[in-house]
Amino acid sequence: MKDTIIELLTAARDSVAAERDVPIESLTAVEIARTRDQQHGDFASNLALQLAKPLRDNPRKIADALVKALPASPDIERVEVAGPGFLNFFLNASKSTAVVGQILSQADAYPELAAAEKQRVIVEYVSANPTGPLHVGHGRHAAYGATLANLLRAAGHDVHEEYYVNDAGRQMDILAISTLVRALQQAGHSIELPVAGYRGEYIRDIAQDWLSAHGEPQIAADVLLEKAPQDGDDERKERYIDALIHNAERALGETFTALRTFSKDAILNDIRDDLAGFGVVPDAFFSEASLTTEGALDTAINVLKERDVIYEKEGALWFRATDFDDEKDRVVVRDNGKSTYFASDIAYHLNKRRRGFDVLLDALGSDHHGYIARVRAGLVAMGEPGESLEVQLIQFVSLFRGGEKVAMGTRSGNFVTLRELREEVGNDAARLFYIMRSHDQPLDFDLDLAKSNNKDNPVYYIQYAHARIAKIFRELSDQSLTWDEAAGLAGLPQLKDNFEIALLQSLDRFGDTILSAADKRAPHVLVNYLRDLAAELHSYYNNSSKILEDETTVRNARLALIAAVRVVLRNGLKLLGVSAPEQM
RNA sequence: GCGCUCGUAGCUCAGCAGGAUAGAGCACAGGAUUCCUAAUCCUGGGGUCAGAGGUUCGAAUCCUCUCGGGCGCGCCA
Repeated sequence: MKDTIIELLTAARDSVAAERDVPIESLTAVEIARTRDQQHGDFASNLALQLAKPLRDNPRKIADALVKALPASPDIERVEVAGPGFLNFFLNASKSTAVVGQILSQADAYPELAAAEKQRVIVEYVSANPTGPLHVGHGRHAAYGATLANLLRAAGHDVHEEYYVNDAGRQMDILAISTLVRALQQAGHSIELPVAGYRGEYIRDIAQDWLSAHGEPQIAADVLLEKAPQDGDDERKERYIDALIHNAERALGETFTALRTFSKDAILNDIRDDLAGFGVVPDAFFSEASLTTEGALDTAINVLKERDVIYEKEGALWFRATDFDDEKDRVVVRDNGKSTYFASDIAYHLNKRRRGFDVLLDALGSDHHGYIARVRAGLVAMGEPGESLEVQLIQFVSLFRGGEKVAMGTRSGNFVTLRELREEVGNDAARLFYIMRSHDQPLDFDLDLAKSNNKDNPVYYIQYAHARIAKIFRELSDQSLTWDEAAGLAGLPQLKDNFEIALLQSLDRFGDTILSAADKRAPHVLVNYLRDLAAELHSYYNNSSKILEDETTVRNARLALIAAVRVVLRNGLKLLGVSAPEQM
């Protein structure tokens, strides 16, 4: 419909311009948008305002001329000039109600959208280090990433969801040492957990499981502590734990490796399980360690070498990032021969490109913004387009209970886990609350509100609209009435109530809303849409005459309308990962 | 210090590929149910869109500066 109006308007524009001897090439393209206000019709154009300058005339007069020059169309009931010179298009009733038929026939598959340009997109999200359970901050990443992937898929793209597992490097050693010390403690040895170790209770559980499965690790406390400096703050605690790792590796050999894997797997399984319980199931968990074993890391470094953007300094290998818009050069291989996290990062992103993805979409914590420039620099240096990397930064989450901010600190292990949150407020509320605000805005998560069963809670508000419609259909059969869908569709143009017109227009915006939300990477846009649609449904229900009207033509048409609303609510909620209950 | 990001109603936030009178929820005040769930609806007050310039027919939206918050600036991951 949009295209039709643009065609008509372009014709009108050209004829008005020709009359006044103004070259058509100098004019901007015709734009048209859906209106926000029902009084402004279905579509509006600002064409007359834009033509004011080139035509050197008052926009209202130009608007009148455009209307006169506009070719007639059976789809358009009338065109009005309004405000400073807007052209408002009012569609024929049969045209504006056609969407209901489409919704009902496509049902669960509605809307079947085709992307203007179909892309292969890899969405990387959560990617929390496997050193502890997910906390409430990760929950926002999970909800955001999964919903965004749904939206992109609905918008017609090929989407792959991936969780990057940081299972390489020193933190895995620290994890293994933490488990080892806890296991020794539980076996009766007197040894303190290093200050820099992981202090959460979950480590004790993993240690217990290790003891049951493999027995006590054969290392004496004095061997473990050999030559270790005193534990303490800052630098000292790092040197202390490094000494322990060194000793454990030497004394235990493969057992230490096994401890590392055992601990990591335990945590990763827990994370996977937690996410699945939250309805978040990435297509793959990509191991950082596999970059080394599968050769991707060497590949990336070789590509950088071939392209001559690597140099050696003070025993380390540096990437000349400053040549690619980064603020400083970056080390890729340290003087101890180990590669850096940054090296893994660019190797991983190169790997994504080599797997054929057009768009590398990363959802990262806002504290990672410094990484964007350097990873992009790496991609460009390796001959990949810098625009292929797109990073969405997600702001932090604060929990509020009873109006008070819930204190959280990762250091102490004193954080609220995602699992606890889900158990407290339920998956539906958690999913919706996480994404109902723009992801680039810090989120205050109100636990009391999320648990409440009233209109203050947007989850219930939207779900109730869906349940309310389901109830009307149950009522229909209770009254031994039937719904003639075909007759209802045919009768739709007879619905003239403002609430009905508003619902029809909102239904028609669903597809565009999905496209726009996907395009802007902004799931909250869909939440707002569903909330508005629910509000219109509730308004209709309370202010209009009964839907189950005695007169059959009107009743059939109204039922067709709300049946379509139900489909859109259900499909919309599904994209958000929220259930659509039949009854509440 | 440099960089990124944010600043909209008492509170929490939408709106920001420029458009018509800046919206919603909460809170506050008042009202609606013999009738499809009152988990709902209706009415009302409330704004220097942080501030100042600029671009434009038109700026909360784009540009510059100032002020104020958050975050980042390791051969850590």
